[in-house]
Amino acid sequence: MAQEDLLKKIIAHSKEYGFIFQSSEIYDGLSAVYDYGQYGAELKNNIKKYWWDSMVRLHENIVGIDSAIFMHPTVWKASGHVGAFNDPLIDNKDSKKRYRADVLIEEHLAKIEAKIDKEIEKAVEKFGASFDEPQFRATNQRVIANQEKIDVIKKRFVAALEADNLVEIKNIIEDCEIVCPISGSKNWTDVRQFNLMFETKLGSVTDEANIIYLRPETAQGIFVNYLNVQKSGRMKIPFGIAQIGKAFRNEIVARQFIFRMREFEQMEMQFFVRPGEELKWFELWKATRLKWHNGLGFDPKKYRFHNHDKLAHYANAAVDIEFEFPMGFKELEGIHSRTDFDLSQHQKFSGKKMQYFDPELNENYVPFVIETSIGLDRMFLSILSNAYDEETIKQEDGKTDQRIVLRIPPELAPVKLAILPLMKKDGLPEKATQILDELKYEVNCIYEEKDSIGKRYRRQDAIGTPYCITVDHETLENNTVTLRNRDTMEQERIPVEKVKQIVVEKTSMTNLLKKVN
RNA sequence: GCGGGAGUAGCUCAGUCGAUAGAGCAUUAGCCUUCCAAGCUAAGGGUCGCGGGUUUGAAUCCCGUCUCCCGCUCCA
Repeated sequence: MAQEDLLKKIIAHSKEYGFIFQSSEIYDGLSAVYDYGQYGAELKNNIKKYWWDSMVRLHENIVGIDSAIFMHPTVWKASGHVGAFNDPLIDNKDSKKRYRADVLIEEHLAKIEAKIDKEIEKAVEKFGASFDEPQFRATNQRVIANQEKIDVIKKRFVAALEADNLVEIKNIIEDCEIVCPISGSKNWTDVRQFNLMFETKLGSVTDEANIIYLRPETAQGIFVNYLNVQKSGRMKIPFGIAQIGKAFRNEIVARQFIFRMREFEQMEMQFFVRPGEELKWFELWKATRLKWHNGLGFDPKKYRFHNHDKLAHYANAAVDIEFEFPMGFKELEGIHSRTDFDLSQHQKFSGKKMQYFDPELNENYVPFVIETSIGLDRMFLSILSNAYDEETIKQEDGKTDQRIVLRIPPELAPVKLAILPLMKKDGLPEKATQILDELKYEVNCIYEEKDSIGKRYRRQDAIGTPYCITVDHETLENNTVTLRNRDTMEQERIPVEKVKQIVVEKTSMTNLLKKVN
């Protein structure tokens, strides 16, 4: 199957069978926002449980928190999000290229600067050892003229940035006659502000001073609670804090289904370690996280590491775990060695000591941090694209037949068991309901009596239900049912009393957790 | 934001030259058969994305607009 088609099919299938709906669909939808339906919500919860239990339950030194989405605005100044991600953007209408308006102006300034440098270079050659640069800068007419230009532009530019005056920024670009490097034209759009973070107002009275942000990452909720957790939990380094929660990014465009959404969910763990030991832990978490993915039993070739050559200013090592989505290998999880950047920043901005006293070393330090951060929605999509299968079946009479089956790992499947009376009469529905009433306390069950048995099996395949039991006349005689396996379509006859044991055993999260521990 | 494509029933789509809106599947009810979808009968379901214009008359022609898809752009 062509890969583009696969994504389309997954989107259609997700909608048809109640996994994912577009947000506000009856109002024409809301771009890049999606809702999880009845089976989607179940699957998502199971993924969360797999992650949470493997992190928090299986590691004595990792605890989980649930911090608020709203945080003090200074958090985002400290983290660098306020300064670094408010970019004024401008498009050239001819080349269709987009630029950061501030970068265009800075490059223009650099060009003038280069002219001055050239003058100085020439002068150095001319005057040799007796060259006096400050004096030359103060007297040379061309240098003075260019320096004046720079000063004037800089002054306007700084004032415009401070006042958030986008019109003035465009005026500067026009006045400087800055051209697009590709088209060479000055045919610019207006300057628009790109804000990564969603803003909202705290309090019922609208007031500029009360702007707060919807968090663009959950990590900061962990960092601001680092001291609370460390002290109240008497945590000793190395230790980790895990969290699952929503984050919000106002992307310019956000497409490819749930791969990039404006509102999304992250599963993050920040692991605090001794300075100098971070790279050892980085390697350990790389291996641990890949093992977690492979625990699901999908083709290992679908996962790969991608090393970051260009590191963010706060990181000294970074790697992505990429998954082969229908649209190619894309980031699924990031593992970053974040140094002591975040805690140090918060120490600086809050004035609170973020240091840890290490009794073994008998010294204080700001811990270094290894972060593992995985997109829950991306994880969901990776499971769907791994699981979606169109299978051609050869029937006994030689005809071929197609079935669509979601081969979701049984431990994560939204519904574990379907209970089906073979016929809607002769007391079979009553018997089936009886069984349902017992088993619904153990696993998520579905009861269905409509349509032929084959049709019902196929419907369960389509939502990935690993097991179906069918109640027939023999059940009434000897209390046995047929147990039908989703993947093999094979059936076996078993006593009703054994159903619980078999299904619980095959679908329990414990299976996965034991594999990855 | 730019370029291209699309929007008719829950889904997939047809709808001729402008004249009462169609099919298959799905849904609901009933009947029959009963262990791997597509048996029979009946029923329900449409502001033809939205708004305007031309016309006696618009799903169809014109203009605008919204949403989705693909590509570009952006992406810690």
